[in-house]
Amino acid sequence: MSRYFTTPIYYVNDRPHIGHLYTTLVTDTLTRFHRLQGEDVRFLTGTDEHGQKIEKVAKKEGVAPIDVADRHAPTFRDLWKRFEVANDDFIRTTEPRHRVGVTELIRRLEAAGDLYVAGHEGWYCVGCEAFYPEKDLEDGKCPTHGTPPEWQKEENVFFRLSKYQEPLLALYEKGSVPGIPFVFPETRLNEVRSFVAAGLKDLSVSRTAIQWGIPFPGHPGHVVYVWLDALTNYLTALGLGSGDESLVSRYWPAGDERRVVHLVGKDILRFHAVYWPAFLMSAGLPLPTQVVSHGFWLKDARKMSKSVGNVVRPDALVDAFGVDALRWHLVSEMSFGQDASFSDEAFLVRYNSDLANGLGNTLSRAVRMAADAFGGKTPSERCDDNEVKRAAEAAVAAWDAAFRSCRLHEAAEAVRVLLGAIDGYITAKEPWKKVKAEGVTPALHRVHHNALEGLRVAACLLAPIAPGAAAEVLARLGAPKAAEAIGPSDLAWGGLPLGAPLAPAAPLFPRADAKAYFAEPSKEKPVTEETKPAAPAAAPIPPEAPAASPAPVPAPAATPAAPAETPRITVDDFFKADLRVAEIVAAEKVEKSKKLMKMTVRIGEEERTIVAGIATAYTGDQLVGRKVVVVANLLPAKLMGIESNGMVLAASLPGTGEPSLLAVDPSVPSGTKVK
RNA sequence: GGCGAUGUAGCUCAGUCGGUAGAGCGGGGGUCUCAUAAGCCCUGUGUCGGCGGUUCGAGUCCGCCCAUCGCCA
Repeated sequence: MSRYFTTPIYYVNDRPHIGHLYTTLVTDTLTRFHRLQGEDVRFLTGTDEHGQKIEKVAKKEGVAPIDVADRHAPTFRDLWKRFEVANDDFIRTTEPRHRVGVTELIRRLEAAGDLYVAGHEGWYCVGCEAFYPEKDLEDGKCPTHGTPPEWQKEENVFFRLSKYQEPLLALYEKGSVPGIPFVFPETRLNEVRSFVAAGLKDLSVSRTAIQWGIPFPGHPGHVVYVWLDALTNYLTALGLGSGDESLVSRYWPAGDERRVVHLVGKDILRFHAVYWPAFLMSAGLPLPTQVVSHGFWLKDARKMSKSVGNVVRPDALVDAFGVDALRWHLVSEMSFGQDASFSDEAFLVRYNSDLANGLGNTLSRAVRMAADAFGGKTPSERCDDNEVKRAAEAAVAAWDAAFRSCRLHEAAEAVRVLLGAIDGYITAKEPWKKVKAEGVTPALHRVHHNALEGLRVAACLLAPIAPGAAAEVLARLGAPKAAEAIGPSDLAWGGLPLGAPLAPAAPLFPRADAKAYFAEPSKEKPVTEETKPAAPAAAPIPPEAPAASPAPVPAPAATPAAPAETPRITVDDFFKADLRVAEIVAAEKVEKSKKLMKMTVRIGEEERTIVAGIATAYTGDQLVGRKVVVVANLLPAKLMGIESNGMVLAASLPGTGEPSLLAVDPSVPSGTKVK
């Protein structure tokens, strides 16, 4: 069975962020899983380099578009290298092989009679590279970019997409391979189906307003529409139209023996699940097996956006905790297919519980005890009937099933369960007591063998997700093997060499001190693009906030950073915060919370709820009637399930961090602006 | 507005053919000590979004409503 996995090709105008990284890492994890099973796997990623945005940047800089592309493509390539992404090929749409393939595909569409020329004019957004009907504009501007569109007239080449409505619906019904839904997850398949069922219009597939693209064969002055260009990369990388199509026949499916899976973010699902199969049908080419769509990472439960400045770039976390820790976190934290929230706090909690306490500590105790007992060697007796073996076999089965049904987080869960079983086994057998009471017995050998052998299997299961860590664990167990060299036979019980060298080593994943990590000013906002918190909405978690806190606590923070270390802001930055005088009209302590106080405040005519961590210093009675200063335009945050809409200002007393509310002269009317 | 989902413990989620709810993490308390302040033990009275219906019995089926999200218009 051959398997061909692809990521989307990434537009080089964009700096890579966690979204690109996630798609690529998930694909890498899946390909590593299938390689480990001994299958013939190919993994493609690359960059999309044509289009108006690049053209404009180039013009602005006075350079050729290819120079812009050449400058940015390596940032993706290098990032994948850093994250141990093992792609077989990296395609750039500016490469000759791509142009050749796209030209060949278009020749086939033409031959099928599916291309025709028609006039077209309308409002055109440069950012979207798309026309908008008048009614879709907001105040005459592009709804996505908020920029004024240009009125453009074009004579375009059209593709008879409408012709493929019924064949596409049949595809969604039956799948390209029986039994495998064409789109994963099901809810996305429903979306695509209803989109197509609503009726398909023919698609404009050429552009005349742009020069930076692939010349449209037979239509001088036209370049190929971005998606017809980009999607085709999956085939041009295999050599479509090159004269040597051996890779096409090896990986592009024409039967049960080949599987093609496109991984995509949900935002570009339609292009992959509608346009792409339609192009292929027209060209008389086989269809991919499945389009797998994953959710988005949100930052602290909010959409990531450049304007909010909360785009996650996890460089600092990777610097501090390693590539494998991030890979593990991304795979296990997101329920695959759904959206998930990324936060540094959640990362540290998971790092400590799964990697430091779980994998790392279990490895440490097992290796140290065995090395001490057997003079720096692995046990010399094996054991083929015990609960660790049964746990390992169950874990392999669960892990296998999880990967095969795209439930990546459950594959990670299987590893955690196995590690827990090994840890529990060690605890139950108490080998540290046995060795004191009975000395080194055959039974002691067997106990240690089981623990170490269980860890060896766990490391193999970990390999697709965190290959570096997996290889390191194997090396420490005295069973060294590169992650890429692990094969199906390694999943079977009994691979640990007997009497092999074994030496304790420094902690694999040293426990992280969350408090210390966040207390360091340079690391307060390590993963976001903006380094200066411009508005309170983007304020970092206060250093003393509990690690489990779900959102920034809008409470006075005892920031240890000296004033001199705080970056200067402009007055404009300051005025982003809407400070108002408010009167507290009700206040009660949040049950189950030590320090949270739920208050109703009146700002002018408006009443709203604010939750703040001041219950250690004030009772509800002391607060009611009091006038305070609040940040009125803070994004809402949920604290202990209560939505808080603002932040009460208070001083943080030195040492204890105890809050002391800012006093306002009682005569100042509620709602008054503070500046 | 149309279509589709989702709403279960502080967080992330399981709950198969309907029999009055579970796991991991986090929190709190205790304890051992081989191990990375790790391990182990104890600790959850949750209106299973709301209302109504079917049923001997509903988180689980049906209807309506509310909230959130996605796709489309």
